[in-house]
Amino acid sequence: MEQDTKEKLLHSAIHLFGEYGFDKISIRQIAERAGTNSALISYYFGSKQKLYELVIEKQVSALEQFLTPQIQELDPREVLRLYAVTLQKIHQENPMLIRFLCRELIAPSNVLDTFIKKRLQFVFLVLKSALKRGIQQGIFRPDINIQAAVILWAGMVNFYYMSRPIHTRIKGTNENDTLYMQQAITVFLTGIERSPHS
Amino acid sequence: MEQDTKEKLLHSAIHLFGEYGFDKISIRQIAERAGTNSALISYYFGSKQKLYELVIEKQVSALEQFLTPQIQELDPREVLRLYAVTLQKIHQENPMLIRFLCRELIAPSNVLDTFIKKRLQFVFLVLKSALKRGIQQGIFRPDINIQAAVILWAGMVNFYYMSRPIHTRIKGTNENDTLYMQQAITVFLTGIERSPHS
DNA sequence: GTCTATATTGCGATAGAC
DNA sequence: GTCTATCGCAATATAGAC
Repeated sequence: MEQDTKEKLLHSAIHLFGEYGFDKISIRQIAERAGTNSALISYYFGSKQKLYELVIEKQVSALEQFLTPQIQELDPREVLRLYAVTLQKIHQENPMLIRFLCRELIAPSNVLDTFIKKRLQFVFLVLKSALKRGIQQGIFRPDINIQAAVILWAGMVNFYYMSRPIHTRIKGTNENDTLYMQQAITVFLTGIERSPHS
Repeated sequence: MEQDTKEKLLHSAIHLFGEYGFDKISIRQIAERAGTNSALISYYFGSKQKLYELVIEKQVSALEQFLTPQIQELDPREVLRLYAVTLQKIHQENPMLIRFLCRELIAPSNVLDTFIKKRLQFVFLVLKSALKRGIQQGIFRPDINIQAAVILWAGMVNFYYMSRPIHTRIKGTNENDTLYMQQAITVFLTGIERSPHS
């Protein structure tokens, strides 16, 4: 029951920071949920701020699952599909992640500038290069704007998870997620593919 | 210079709450930016919380521009197009709105439950009914899930504005916005339309 | 490693002068 | 209508006992 306390504090922080944000949560609340006291947050993590930065880092690093080694060589359609299904899996395993991402998106903190940006930018680049290849190979329409299309795709995939807290939180999860992601893939691919008759 | 002070406080609050959120901003900061002192916030608005609620109400009410009287009778494609171009105009006129919406989306406050939800729900319903009519009229593919398609469309349109703070804030505005919205309309409509060959 | 107690700071709200 | 001064509270961080 020694190192275990640190882990409990971390998980309590993920839950509470995720649900309510950094400012609404006190170190006492985090400690209470972890079944200990607030002094241990300074002891283990240095400060409330440092704990938050660690939480962000842990959460956002989950996004790297998408960046498999061979991703740059896959069929462009497969890259887009992979983005959707991987994010479905990531958000399922890390239900608080979308909230952290959303907060950092609208009010980038210093934490973001240091390392989140790099991670997001790389994901962004991989999607861009997939679209570029798709156009070159004649799979996608040549008149689409690549930059805009990437944001379009990211929006389709991520907005669903953003809007979930506003829906009833009781609703069953996986089936809806899968249906939504499948439809996103169908609609987006149909929308950007070079149509067979032209 | 009397009623003017109240207005200055309100605009200061919109800017600061929008940029940094409710908790990160003190009434002293709002007063300072308005060139007055914090006691006037209680005097004019009752409390910091009440001021925030007023700001939210003012900001979110801008969304009603979309709900023109004849919207339910327009061509379904036109309704979707109108949603995109109206939101472009709204976000241009209210650059902080997307931040308030985003925060309320991931952490719905009591303010939201009272009246935001109703407004958002109505917009949601209008889009749903447009898609339903589109399918009935044979314009859209019959196999799309309406609920999912609405979120898809809202995501495409709104995510762009959400991701703007992370891009350089210097970038020129209007041209990119228009290009993005046009492409969103093209891709989504192509994606959900019943293709001429089947 | 974990606790209690506390020093210190900054907040929102208000009383009261003008 | 606007200001200064201040009360009361809750927060983080830390000192020190065990």
